[in-house]
Amino acid sequence: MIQKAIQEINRGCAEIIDEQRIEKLLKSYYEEGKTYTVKAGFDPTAPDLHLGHTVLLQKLATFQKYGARVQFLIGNFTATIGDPTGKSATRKVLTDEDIVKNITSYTTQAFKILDESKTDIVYNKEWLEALGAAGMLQLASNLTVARMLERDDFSKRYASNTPIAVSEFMYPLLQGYDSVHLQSDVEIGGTDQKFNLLMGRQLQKAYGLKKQQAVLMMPILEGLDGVQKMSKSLGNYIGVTDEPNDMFGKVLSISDDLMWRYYELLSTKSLEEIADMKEGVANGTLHPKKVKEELAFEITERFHNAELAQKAKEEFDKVHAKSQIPTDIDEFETEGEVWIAKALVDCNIEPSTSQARRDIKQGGVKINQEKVTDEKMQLSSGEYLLQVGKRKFAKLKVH
RNA sequence: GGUGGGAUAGUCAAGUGGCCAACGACGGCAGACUGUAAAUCUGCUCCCUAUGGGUUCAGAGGUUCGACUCCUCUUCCCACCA
Repeated sequence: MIQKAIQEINRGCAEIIDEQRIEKLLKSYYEEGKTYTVKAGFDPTAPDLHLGHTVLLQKLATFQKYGARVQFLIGNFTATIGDPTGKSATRKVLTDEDIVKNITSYTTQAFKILDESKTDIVYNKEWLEALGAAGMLQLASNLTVARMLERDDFSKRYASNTPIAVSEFMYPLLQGYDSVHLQSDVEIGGTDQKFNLLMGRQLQKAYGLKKQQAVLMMPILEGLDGVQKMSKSLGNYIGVTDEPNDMFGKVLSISDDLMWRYYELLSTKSLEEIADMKEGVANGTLHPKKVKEELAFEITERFHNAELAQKAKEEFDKVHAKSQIPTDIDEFETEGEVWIAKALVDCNIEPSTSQARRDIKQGGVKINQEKVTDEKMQLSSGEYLLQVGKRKFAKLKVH
């Protein structure tokens, strides 16, 4: 049992520091029923979760399955500083109201994965504010500048003359102090968090805790392009709140190679099952599309439900495999004769009449399934099915 | 506080008086192809009922027949020195 737990916990991990500690925690859980704590920090500035975030959440859920209580830490204090990994972006100061709103949306999304009854939501403002200037100085004395500069981000930025705010130096310290206050047994985070996570260990020792937290790092999930990390700003993400059809389609759009990566990090299928599928694809008995569809289904089901996932699958087949028309199409109405380009803009399927003309010239626009060739075409009264490319549809009623 | 450098389309980045709606790259869109919204190839990529017109190169003025390019001021960013 412990072996299986360790295997599942190890799955997809980039690095584990002090794995023995984790083994001991598991052992005392199975033998004495003792629970332990796993901490993970979240930034209240970004309430829109995407699958990249859920990698971490799923690992937390795995821990919960094996006896952990999750310390879901909201970094409402640290958010005001800005994590150094967040590059140079200056942070907007969030009002308390914003934060509350963000957190609510954050947690409702997170609880699709986490077991709420085994989760404690904690706010670091609570103890960090109480720390005061004296406490802050004491905290800072635990670290030398040379040590701080060892951190990859800092050394790179320092070498390339990119500015580093002194307050940014405080970030790892504060995050580490969170682990002291919470007496965390394990902390998990992304690989980019390594320095901060290790700081927790160092500080726990400095503040006299008997045991230091084990650290578990998850890799950064690649986005749909398979190269860059999944992020909203790069637009290569699958959002947790994406519509079922989008979600399903986006998963299917990833490359066959990337699919295995997603399986490892996002699927709840067992490692054996995945290995079997991999073999099936390799020796040609299993079609890769089939495997990808299964993944798409699993993910869509997780954030919506089985019924909607099934619908999304059918819809996808209909629209893409058989290039038929989707079921739900936005409908618009207008008075009098309209110019085709204008109509496309009005129906929100083209951004400007200039773009519309270009697409018509290239044969990318269809009305009632027929290619439009005349860019000056006028639509007189009647009902039309407008289409741009393969994916954008609209119904227009002209009176 | 001193000195120097910089700000160009979604992003990066060329352009140093007319040839500029502005090279190129990435991204995005469309077409072909495909099991796919992948890969690859091709075209397009400020706006406007358009072989033409309008508005752009941080902002405001100025020089000039003509400015992204020169001058002045303003704002913001960066580096070096203190």
